[in-house]
Amino acid sequence: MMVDATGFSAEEWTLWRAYRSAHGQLNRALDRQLQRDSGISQADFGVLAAIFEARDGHLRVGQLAEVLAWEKSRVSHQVTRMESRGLLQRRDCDADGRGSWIELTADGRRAFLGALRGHAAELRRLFVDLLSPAERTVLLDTSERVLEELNPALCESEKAGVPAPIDETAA
Amino acid sequence: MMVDATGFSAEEWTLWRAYRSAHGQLNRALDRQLQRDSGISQADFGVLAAIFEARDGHLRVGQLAEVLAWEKSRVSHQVTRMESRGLLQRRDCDADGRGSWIELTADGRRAFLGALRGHAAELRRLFVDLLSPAERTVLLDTSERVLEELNPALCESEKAGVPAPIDETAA
DNA sequence: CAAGATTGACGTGTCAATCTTA
DNA sequence: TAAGATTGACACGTCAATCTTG
Repeated sequence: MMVDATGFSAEEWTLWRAYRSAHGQLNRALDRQLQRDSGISQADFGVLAAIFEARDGHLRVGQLAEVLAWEKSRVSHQVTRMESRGLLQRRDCDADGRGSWIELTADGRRAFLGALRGHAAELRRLFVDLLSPAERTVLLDTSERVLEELNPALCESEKAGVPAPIDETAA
Repeated sequence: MMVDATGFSAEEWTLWRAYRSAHGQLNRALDRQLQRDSGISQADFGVLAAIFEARDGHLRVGQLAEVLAWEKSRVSHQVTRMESRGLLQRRDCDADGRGSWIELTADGRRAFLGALRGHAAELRRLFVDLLSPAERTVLLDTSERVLEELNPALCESEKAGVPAPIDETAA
């Protein structure tokens, strides 16, 4: 096996390039599908889904950041953009004067439900359906291992509650 | 197995979320390391590496786009930014008056070689070393399958030439 | 002061339109 | 007209600084 000055073999570089490229192109394809069919991005979809699934119909910025594994400032910018498009609205938080609740507007709920089927189908076509059960297990295991290495504390706490599947009838 | 209105099981959503999250956080960690230690981004690194490995020391915008699997306009913006920082320079292309060659400056070459070891080490620590040989095979296979599904034509042609490992002594 | 959240500046990525040369 | 490439507008994401309330 050839080894260069970095200690990486050709196979290892190839693996990294393929992994990166696949994820990048998959994301682009999914964004195009969502934008074309529903006028929203994957970022929008993730936020809409998180709030849709929230028990009380609203989330704090910090909660959203935790659920999505985003920085708070990223959430704030995203919410501002979505609010300006009428998908969300901020509302004063009763218990804590520092924060606000983010909740869906009627348009936001419609956008999410309208996008759900098409997005899931595309995700199936371009990713899930291409994997065998054994491969899915490997992808899940390795993903969790990477996350664990990046942030040990966070992953421990996540083991507790796995989010329930989306129930469209809850609309 | 529970199935919701999208036809996805909880396991499938979890897989997708973990896969996305792992890749996203891994990218952020690698960007932070590169920025901190060498003042460049992963995008910069990819461009520098591609030109460094080029046989004649320069590439056309279109070639760069093909190697990196980027859109041409993305390459153009990136090259403009890197040129303004003194890492690259555009030069008139002899054979074709429409295009230009992109080549490294001395600073660009230095930046690439200076970043190489640290970046590879971080990539090893956060990704490659976490995977068993069998898992690496699965990740490579599935990545290539996804790419194939997204763009059948492109992948056929890529089977021909796998890039050689980086030889630092070529500096 | 700590924590929740927002803001501004800047780098990044996409799309559509445009410019120039083959 | 096609192809190679650039540009401008805009969405996205990060970091550091800031504002407000606990």
